[in-house]
Amino acid sequence: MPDDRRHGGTAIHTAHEPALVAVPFLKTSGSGLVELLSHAQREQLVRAAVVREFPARTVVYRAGAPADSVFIIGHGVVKSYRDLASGRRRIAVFLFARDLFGLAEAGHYVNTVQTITPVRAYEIRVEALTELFQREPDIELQFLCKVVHVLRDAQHHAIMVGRRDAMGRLAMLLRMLQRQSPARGRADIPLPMSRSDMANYLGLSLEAVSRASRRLERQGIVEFGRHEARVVDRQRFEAMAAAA
Amino acid sequence: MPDDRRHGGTAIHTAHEPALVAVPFLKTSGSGLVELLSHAQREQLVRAAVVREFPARTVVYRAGAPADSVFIIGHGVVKSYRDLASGRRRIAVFLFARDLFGLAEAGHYVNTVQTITPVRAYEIRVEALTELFQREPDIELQFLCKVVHVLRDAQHHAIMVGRRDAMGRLAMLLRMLQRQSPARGRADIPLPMSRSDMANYLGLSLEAVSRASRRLERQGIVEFGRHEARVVDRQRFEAMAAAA
DNA sequence: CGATGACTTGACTTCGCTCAAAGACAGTGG
DNA sequence: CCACTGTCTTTGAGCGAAGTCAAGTCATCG
Repeated sequence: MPDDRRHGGTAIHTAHEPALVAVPFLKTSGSGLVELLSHAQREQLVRAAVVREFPARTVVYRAGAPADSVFIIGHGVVKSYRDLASGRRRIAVFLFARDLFGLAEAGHYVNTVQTITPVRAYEIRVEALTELFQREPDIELQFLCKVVHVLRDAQHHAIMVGRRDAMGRLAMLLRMLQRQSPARGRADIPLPMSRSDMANYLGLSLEAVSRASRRLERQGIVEFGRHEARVVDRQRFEAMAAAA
Repeated sequence: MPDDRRHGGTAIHTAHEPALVAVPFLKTSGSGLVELLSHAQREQLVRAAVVREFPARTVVYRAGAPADSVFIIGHGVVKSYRDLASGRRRIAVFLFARDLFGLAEAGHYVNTVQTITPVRAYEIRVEALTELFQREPDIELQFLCKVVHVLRDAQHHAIMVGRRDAMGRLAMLLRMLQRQSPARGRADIPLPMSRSDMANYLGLSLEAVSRASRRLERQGIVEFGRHEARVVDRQRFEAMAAAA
């Protein structure tokens, strides 16, 4: 149970950090992701938050536990998953810096959340958050915007999992990882999670993921290292991901 | 393009109607779905809304169209879907009375929405809604609550589509339809949509849905009519749906 | 350097998809 | 009132892709 409260040393981070990104609801000048919170809004959130640092592979909370807080990721990667009756594990979503998690159902978390890399997160108690929403409808609107964004991602996930071809599903995952990667546009894609995590996210077996990677490689579309991938033929890569 | 603005005659409806349901995220006394809006809040929404009536099979809006409004369903059933490059259609969600749709991305709708039955819907322009949110953070909170609920449903959908067995997926759909059906708990489940819609929702072929129905029937678990299903052996039905 | 865990590869099975055709149903017009 | 027609649904045969089981390889860390 790590419980490092930080202060002082994190002042530099907090200036930029309890941030949220999404493609907003309304028409925007830029086409893509947008920083949702103003400096002042981040300040207000910081005041309501506790900064926590988790080592890799730490369970932040388990499905079914009482849900007291929501979290915003400062940096790092986590997975949110459910273990099913069959013994299978389905990863609902991978979460990165400026993502939100901990949305509950009737006072209990629905998924288990576990870190993949070391993570810094801002924990905000729900009472504090709802009270803040009362005072600041603008902040509430940004959260709404973020949740709508996450909803679209979840629908996208359902489409991905619905595909029948393993290579296409894998390509869609890679594209998604590329989009949120810090250095967007570069051909290099970091793969912080294991093949097994990828399989659980894609609804494939571990072996199918492995075979699909090798096939993408043999066809000269993507090269794989253990913890990164590199798009070689962008044309065919996009075609593969889009074929749905 | 139906555009019946109603008034007077709909006074009886509007007293109960622009409603929203969800499982809220805070702890609740009752375990299940909750009516989110107070009478006063519904009144405020009505004032911002236009009542529209659509015949069955009407397209409400198409994916990619400029998103000016969100809609709350008064009664009826709609499907929200995307047509993929491959020619396949993936239904993201079926929506019923007291559901919300029209959440956009960067000013454009992401899915096409089409009625299955005749539908009465409350159309609210986004500017009016955001302005209302400014004045009434409580209403905004209820919308947030609803969207979080829809997000959970989408994650559930991804789990369902990820299953490999057609019978199990079908059972999960039936259970979902049963839960939101007006007469909950009854063994009878209305199936307003076609088999083809069910297939598009489940990520199966039409034929697979048909075969799965017949198998559930032969095993004495569910009986099917064209537009309703009836759970015969609830024990095994739940087992089938839960096996994931 | 040996051990543990992560990843790859191969052989076989299973389940859903495709193509094809026939059967049931509802609305239409004679 | 009933035959007709288009749509929706069921059923069958063959195929392909992913799952499972089982080894085998590679890397990392003590």
